[in-house]
Amino acid sequence: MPELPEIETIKRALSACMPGVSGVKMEIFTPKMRTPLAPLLDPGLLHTPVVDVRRRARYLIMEFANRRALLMHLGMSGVIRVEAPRERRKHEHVIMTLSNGMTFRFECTRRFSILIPVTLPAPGAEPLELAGLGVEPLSDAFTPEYVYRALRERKNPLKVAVMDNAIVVGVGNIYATEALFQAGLHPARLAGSLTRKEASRLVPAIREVLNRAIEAGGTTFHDYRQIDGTEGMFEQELLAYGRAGQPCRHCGSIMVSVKLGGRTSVYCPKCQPLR
DNA sequence: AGAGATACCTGGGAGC
DNA sequence: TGCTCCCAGGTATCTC
Repeated sequence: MPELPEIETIKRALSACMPGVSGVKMEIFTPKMRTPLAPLLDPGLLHTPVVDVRRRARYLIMEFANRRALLMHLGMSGVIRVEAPRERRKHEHVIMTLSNGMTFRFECTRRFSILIPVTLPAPGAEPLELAGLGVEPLSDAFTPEYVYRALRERKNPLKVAVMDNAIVVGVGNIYATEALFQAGLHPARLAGSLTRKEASRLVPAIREVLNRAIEAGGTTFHDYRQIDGTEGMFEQELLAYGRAGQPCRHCGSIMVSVKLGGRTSVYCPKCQPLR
């Protein structure tokens, strides 16, 4: 699944090949993913060169010279490819033919992706659709003091708050589970009960888990559709996620599974006391 | 208003 | 073997 490190990798690849190129033909093959795809047929997206590709949270923004932009979220199975024209694959929903003869192809098996045209308030600006997103976890703004203040009034479970995009973006179920284990914090405890001292354990834990995932090659969890056969290395480093019923790698206690906010959480009852 | 639940979707795995 | 059922994931939207 594309996590924040993968999105960053895709952004860099698109930044290298898309600026200066324009679309000359847009084809859609599916009525909708998370949103209807018909708006992509807007002629304003064609015959205008791409000027920039950037990332915010897990969203990609591909900006055209006319202030229009493609706002993209890969959901959990989205794949972007820029390739020479070829036969369409089963789950390719959008294909944009480019002025340089290549094709921009958007594939998504589970159709959890978002792909919508937007108009930017100004060149280089963030789409209004993304207003309200929290801080980037790898930025300087993500500090223990920020987390402490953001969670202070929260009455939901700590793990649910950590996964809340209004607080910090890009921390999904896998990373939240791992970071809480690393910080020795119980996922179900009240978010508002987090102390400054605990926040100063949580913030570096989130950063470290994300950075380790990037170092491991950006692939966090093996996909059921291995294309090139290489498996991400990060899965081997998982200490909590997916390990319910197995012994804790720190103390040997049996790891426990609990459902929080509709998502499975795994924790060690000894290393992550509820307190 | 804030928090919890649910819908969206497909393929893989478990169980029969 | 083949069927059904459940689960995973992030986000928008609904309900309480």
